[in-house]
Amino acid sequence: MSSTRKNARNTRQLEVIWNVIKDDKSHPTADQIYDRVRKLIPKISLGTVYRNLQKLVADDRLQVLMHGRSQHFDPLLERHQHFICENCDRVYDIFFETPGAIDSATLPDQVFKVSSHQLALYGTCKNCSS
Amino acid sequence: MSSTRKNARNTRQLEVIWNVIKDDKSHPTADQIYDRVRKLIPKISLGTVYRNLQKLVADDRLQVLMHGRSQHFDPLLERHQHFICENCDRVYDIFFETPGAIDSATLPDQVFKVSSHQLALYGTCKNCSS
DNA sequence: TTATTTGCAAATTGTTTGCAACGGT
DNA sequence: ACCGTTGCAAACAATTTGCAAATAA
Repeated sequence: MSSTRKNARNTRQLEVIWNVIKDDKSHPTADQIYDRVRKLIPKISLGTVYRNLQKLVADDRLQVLMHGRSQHFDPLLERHQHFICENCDRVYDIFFETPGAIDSATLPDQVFKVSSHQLALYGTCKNCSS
Repeated sequence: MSSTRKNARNTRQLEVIWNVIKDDKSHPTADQIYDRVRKLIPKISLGTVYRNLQKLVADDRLQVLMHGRSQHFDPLLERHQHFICENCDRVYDIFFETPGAIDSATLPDQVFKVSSHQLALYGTCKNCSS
């Protein structure tokens, strides 16, 4: 499934999709990416966009963030958090140091093995507070 | 919309749905609640279950937690966090004190007003690690 | 009585999949 | 030439909605 995997091909579709998100900080949805890519490859299908996004995620070139019922894609791989505006649904990157304590499981019980965590902040963004 | 609102009615459907989740700690989905309620009211429709769950959420009697593409309902209202098993998708309540610092916005920029936050831990649960 | 709620079915939204044609390597 | 990838359309899953009949107050 990964493009680093044997027999993966470099298609124009994959390349254009990557170029369209690789520096994007707005956390677009598949649909928004589809709209942008269609300007460059008008006949591309939404299915192809989804398949290539999955591929980029499998290759660890993108992260996925669920918000509401849709997935948002994020090319920023370093550990970071998100602030989500409850008014406009925009997602912002937050470099907020989450306490190491979360990892070192001061958990109620040692029954769980924690492998990752995610902190999301909700509120109103600058754009919406004016 | 709220049942505390003027003209709200106490229907058998609402009462049964509430009884079925009010002490439940398993974070069921609407479908799972539907299955349980159907044993008591066989002719209830899924739409009615959804509408009553919305009502309970609007009335602050339930919290919603998104996981994957579905909403999970949680009658526990006190601030708490969740541990989600990546193997079986079960959701557990975690009483983990999140640092107050998260609220008092030591944020990169004062452009945001944070009104809430949510921390989710991912890993493997006891049931799945054996 | 009468406005809210229900059951049912159809509509919506976001995403995935089957398949024949296409195109990298 | 081989087999991964595409476009298209249909399938899906979770949730919402329109509407006439039912029912709580």
